[in-house]
Amino acid sequence: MKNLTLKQFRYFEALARHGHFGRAAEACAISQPALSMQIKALEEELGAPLFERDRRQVRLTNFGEEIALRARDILRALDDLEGFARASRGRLVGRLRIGVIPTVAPYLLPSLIADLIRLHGGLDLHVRETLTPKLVQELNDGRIDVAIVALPVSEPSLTEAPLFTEEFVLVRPRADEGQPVPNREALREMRLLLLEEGHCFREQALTFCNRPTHAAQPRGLLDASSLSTLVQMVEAGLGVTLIPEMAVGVETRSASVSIARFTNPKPSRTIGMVWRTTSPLTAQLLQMSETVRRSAGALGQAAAARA
Amino acid sequence: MKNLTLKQFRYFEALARHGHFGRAAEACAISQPALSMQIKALEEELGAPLFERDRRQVRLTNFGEEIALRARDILRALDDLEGFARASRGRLVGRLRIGVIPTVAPYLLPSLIADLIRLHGGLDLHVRETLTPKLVQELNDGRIDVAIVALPVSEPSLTEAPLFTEEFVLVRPRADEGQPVPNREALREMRLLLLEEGHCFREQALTFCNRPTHAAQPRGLLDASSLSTLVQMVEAGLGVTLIPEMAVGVETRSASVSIARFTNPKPSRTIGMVWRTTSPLTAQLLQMSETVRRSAGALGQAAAARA
DNA sequence: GTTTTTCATAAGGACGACTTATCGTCACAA
DNA sequence: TTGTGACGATAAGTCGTCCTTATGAAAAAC
Repeated sequence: MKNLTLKQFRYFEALARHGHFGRAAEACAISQPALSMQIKALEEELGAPLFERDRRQVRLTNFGEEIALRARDILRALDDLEGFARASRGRLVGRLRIGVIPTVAPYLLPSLIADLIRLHGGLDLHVRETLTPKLVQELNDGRIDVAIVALPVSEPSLTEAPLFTEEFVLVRPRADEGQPVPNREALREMRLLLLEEGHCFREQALTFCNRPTHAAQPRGLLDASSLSTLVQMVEAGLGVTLIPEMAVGVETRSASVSIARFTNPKPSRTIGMVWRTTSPLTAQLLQMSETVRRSAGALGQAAAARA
Repeated sequence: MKNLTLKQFRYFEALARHGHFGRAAEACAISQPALSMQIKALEEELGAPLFERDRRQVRLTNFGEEIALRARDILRALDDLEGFARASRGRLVGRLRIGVIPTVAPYLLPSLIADLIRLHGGLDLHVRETLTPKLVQELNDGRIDVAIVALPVSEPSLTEAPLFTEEFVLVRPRADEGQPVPNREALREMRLLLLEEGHCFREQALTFCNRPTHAAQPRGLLDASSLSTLVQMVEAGLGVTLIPEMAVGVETRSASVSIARFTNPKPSRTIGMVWRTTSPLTAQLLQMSETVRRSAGALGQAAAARA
């Protein structure tokens, strides 16, 4: 009973509809004997005649009628499946689980999500915000499909696609407005407020200052858990901090702080998408990276215009 | 896209469940390469990867998950279909369209229907009552599955199975009770009330009397459309009539008429089932004829006991 | 009686699916 | 670093399945 085939169902359906072996065979684009044999095989598999053959006509038996109903259901489900497959060719479909680091998420996600929904209607988007190492782990475990992090990640199993590079800007109290912009050495002497450990942005900031990234920080109690908190701490006069360009608009809009850009050398980070090299979404993710690159470019230009 | 096979769905489902080519292949009782090839073929047909292959695991893609849902639906429908086929092996199932002549229907149908329902629960029984020629036509057209008529029908395309033979009895006014039973010749001189033309029972009665069956009947206006009417006409003193043994119980219960049985020669008819020789229900109909034969036998004995 | 129609059967050939054997790659361990 | 094992992909060959054309059988139509 395990040798029923969809082909048999298709032939059967055709014969049921036409009531004539020759015409049904023609409709199936096969020869009449081929159809006869498949029908016979189907009847043997099912253990009962599906048709009553007569010189004058070929009629479904009761049994055949019931089987026809069920067979048509199956063929319809098959058509649906094929249609679904056709419709999802090369498109992002269903669930997309995306991970984003905290220093990117609040600034990139709104436009990113809007773009994705616009381009891939019906996409079931799951967003997860956490630190890079966790995202890498989750990528490797297949718990998320793609992550947006600072490059490089340098995981052999992952493919990286750079999206954009952005500078870090100095955030200092409004009172410092107009003061000369410190260079790296001067910055090292200032009270630099940082994110908690684990944030890649923390390490990048420290690296820019040429400070040991893993050395104990005496004022660890002041480490913030978000850029927003950092800016508020600056506003409160606790020190200065760095934030990425992308965050300037959101985080300094309503804060009385002063923004200054470094010159020579300029601190910066490259944000990129990463995914498992083996991911079948590779093509779509590459396309998606293009989209993000464009919309991030627009974002950057807007930020630059603001500055 | 027209080469999707149920086999591929079964393999696919197994791989989705096991997440491991080797074990899935084992579950399908095939070799691992065979499974690999079918999965590959399926992915090519659908135009998108179903699995993400990794050294560590084999995971469904989003696309694969959706396809898995639909494939499982199809496999489930297939199982149902197979189960239905298995369950209906050799049994009467679904609709059974049965035609019965009017001089049999009222007396046989109650017990026949009860028997059929008892033996083939869920049978969708359609009963049609009309004259023999129409029943034969409907049989040949496939509009009914079986008919119960007086034999012989002598249609080459139909198979006949006798059920029982029953005598005709004379029905005359109560006043005639105890009078000698007329023989055929005497009967010919009496006012014999008959059914309308077309009823085989009419022809059989006339044949018994040796009257021309197709000759114009001067008192055609008196022809009745049912045995019940005939008996009432006898009761009204319009003449005498013949009715089949089977009808005696029902038709004379509440009528003040007298019943007499002929002797030597006894008029009689043979009731039988007929169906298309090509009908796939042949086996079941034969079995059914056995059942009817038995229950009609009981009926006949009861009638004989009453007489 | 002959022809036509229609479905079943027969014989042969092409294609597809399965098998075993082997490869390539990564992970893990010495 | 270098085996070693696990795992999936690939290769080659065989066998079975399904299709084709040709033919048969039986009834209907002419």
